[in-house]
Amino acid sequence: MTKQPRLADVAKAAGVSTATASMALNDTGGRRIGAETRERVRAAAAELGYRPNTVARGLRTRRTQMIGFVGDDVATTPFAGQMIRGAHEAARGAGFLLLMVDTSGDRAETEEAIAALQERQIDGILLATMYHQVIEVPEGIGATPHVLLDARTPDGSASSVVPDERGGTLGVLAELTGAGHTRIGHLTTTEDVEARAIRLATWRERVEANGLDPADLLVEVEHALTLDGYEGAMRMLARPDRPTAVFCYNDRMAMGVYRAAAELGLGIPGDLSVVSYDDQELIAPELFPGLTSAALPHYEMGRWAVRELLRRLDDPAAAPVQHLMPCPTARRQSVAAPH
Amino acid sequence: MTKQPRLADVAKAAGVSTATASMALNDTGGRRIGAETRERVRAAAAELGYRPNTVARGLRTRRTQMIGFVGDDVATTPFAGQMIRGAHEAARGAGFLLLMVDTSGDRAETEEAIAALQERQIDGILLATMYHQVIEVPEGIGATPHVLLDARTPDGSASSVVPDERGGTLGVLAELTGAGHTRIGHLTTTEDVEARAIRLATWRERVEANGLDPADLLVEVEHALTLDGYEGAMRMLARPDRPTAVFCYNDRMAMGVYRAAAELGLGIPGDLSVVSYDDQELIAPELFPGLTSAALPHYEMGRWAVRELLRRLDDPAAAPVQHLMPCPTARRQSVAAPH
DNA sequence: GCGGTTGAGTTAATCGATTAACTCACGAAG
DNA sequence: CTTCGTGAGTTAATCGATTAACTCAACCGC
Repeated sequence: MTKQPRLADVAKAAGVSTATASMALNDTGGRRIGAETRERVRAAAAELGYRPNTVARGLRTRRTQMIGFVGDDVATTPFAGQMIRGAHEAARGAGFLLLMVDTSGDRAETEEAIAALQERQIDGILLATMYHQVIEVPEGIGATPHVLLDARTPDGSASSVVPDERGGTLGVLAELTGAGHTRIGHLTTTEDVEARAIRLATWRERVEANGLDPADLLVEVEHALTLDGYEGAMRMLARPDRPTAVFCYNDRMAMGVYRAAAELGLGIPGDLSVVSYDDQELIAPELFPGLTSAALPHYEMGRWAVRELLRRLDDPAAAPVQHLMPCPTARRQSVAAPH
Repeated sequence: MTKQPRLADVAKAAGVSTATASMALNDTGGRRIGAETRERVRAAAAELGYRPNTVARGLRTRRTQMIGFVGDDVATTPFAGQMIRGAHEAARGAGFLLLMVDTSGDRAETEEAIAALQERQIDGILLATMYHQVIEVPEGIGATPHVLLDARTPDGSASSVVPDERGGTLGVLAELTGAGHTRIGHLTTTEDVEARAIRLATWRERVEANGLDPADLLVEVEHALTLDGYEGAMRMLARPDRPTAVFCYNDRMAMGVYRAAAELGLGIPGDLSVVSYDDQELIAPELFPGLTSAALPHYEMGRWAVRELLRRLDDPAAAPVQHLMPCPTARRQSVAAPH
């Protein structure tokens, strides 16, 4: 087991110059390499188990085949995984690898992360947030090609992909109206995030279209957590004119609704239909009965973002694109006709 | 906005050679650089906003300050995040970045991943599995320093860190015995994984120490999922001589136990105490009442693995270390005295 | 006054690829 | 018979750092 073979070793073994070896292996230099020579070089490389040193190559070509993935709190959210997996698969398919930096969302830390990535000459950067947000692109990014993931800029100056919250909301609401519900309540949070605003607005629009007053059907709680969801649901369901169905801001809140319904002796979906958003792996399918929920397409967004980034690497002048990724409805057993 | 400044630009601005500039900035070369010169170089670098090109540096020093993180199914498991975060933080603190590859556990794919990382001259590799396993180190790793994360080799030939399953099990069992329970059931799976074997053996030992027959108190189901857990729990709890407490292989199965208890009209913890393993963020604290569970120390294992890897980078001849990471008990409300 | 040491740099080689510019032989065109 | 183009390579510069080896002056002790 000696040292890793270098290109020079391959060239020597094949009896050619390193220039020829390089061109033969990379299929560059047009028609300058004879077919027989090319084969000889290839054979020598295979024989020696040659693997190019991409650091040396990167120095010359200014391309490292690495993409920086900057995420705020990559780790602590259960969504991150699918986003990373989607990005990773698309990248790997094109010969790229992901250099990850987790930042806890802090501005200075994000700038530092970008600088650290740029030092390593990454070819482009994915800026991911773990919840659909509107953000400003950090200054330090300079001319580095970048794409926003689960976030967008206020002015559409950068390519970005976010979930189609409106479409997803319409999808789960259609499950309810399709089953015959009109008195559809909404349980949401007061947190100021993009996702919450769109889901709320879309629900309101739907309820008004049914000729009902949203104010009678809306409950807002502080946090989008199980406990808050439980308390909110108790408030909403205790009233005699309670809605026949509830659309929850997210699955965790829906979990609270399930508990409240159980305590109030309301069967799901018999006495109350429930739909929600996020389709979290550990919640929606595990609840009983299974929760119908609009799925956040994290995997698909990750793939799209890398594809778009690769496109921008090929053509840095390409116009930025804002993409809305559909949120398909995961249909389960939490919806039935009202009685 | 011109090009990134190079070391040569800094040197010129400070009126010195690149050699001097390099030494001044890196504090290398011993006492050869005068204090005043050093300051002049530093000032010039700051002025120009100089950032070293780590690709060029890496070519020369054969160090890239990058660590490869190879994980099987990094994405699809909710644990991955904390492991990555722990590794990331330790790495970042030492000036390293993580180059991630997800492999779906396939052998050939893992070898390919390692090769792809080696091409990029990573300084070392973390081999992570998402469930505590015993694995063979892939051949291709050659002389690349490496540490196993949540996995270990059969022969202890590589450094590794895994959770102390025995300790964790003793911890949650102590919660039960401390509350006065002796008839403690165990609900587990038939899957052949390291974690399952240790948890089962430790429980068995404890039960036998109480003079009871484990066979009467054990229920095994096919998968470690909520539904299987529910069915297993129904079997265990339907019997008149049912245990007063149950230790579940993991949180998902415990979720099934909660449902079964509810259906059978058994209150937790009044009629039945429940403890479990994993302390999953979206389950254990969200169940009602909160589930007492032994926490898998993914964050700490990630940190430890990077630290150990850095140690091996400094001293490649260092003896491999096998580390057991404690699993602290997350105490919640699912345990009470039997009646 | 001479060899030796020290301090403060500089010069140039080096890491391992890619690629622009050059060479050289051969056949075809004019 | 020159000239030109073309196929098939080679030579050498280059990417941006690090670092071994060298220089050169000042000082020191004897």
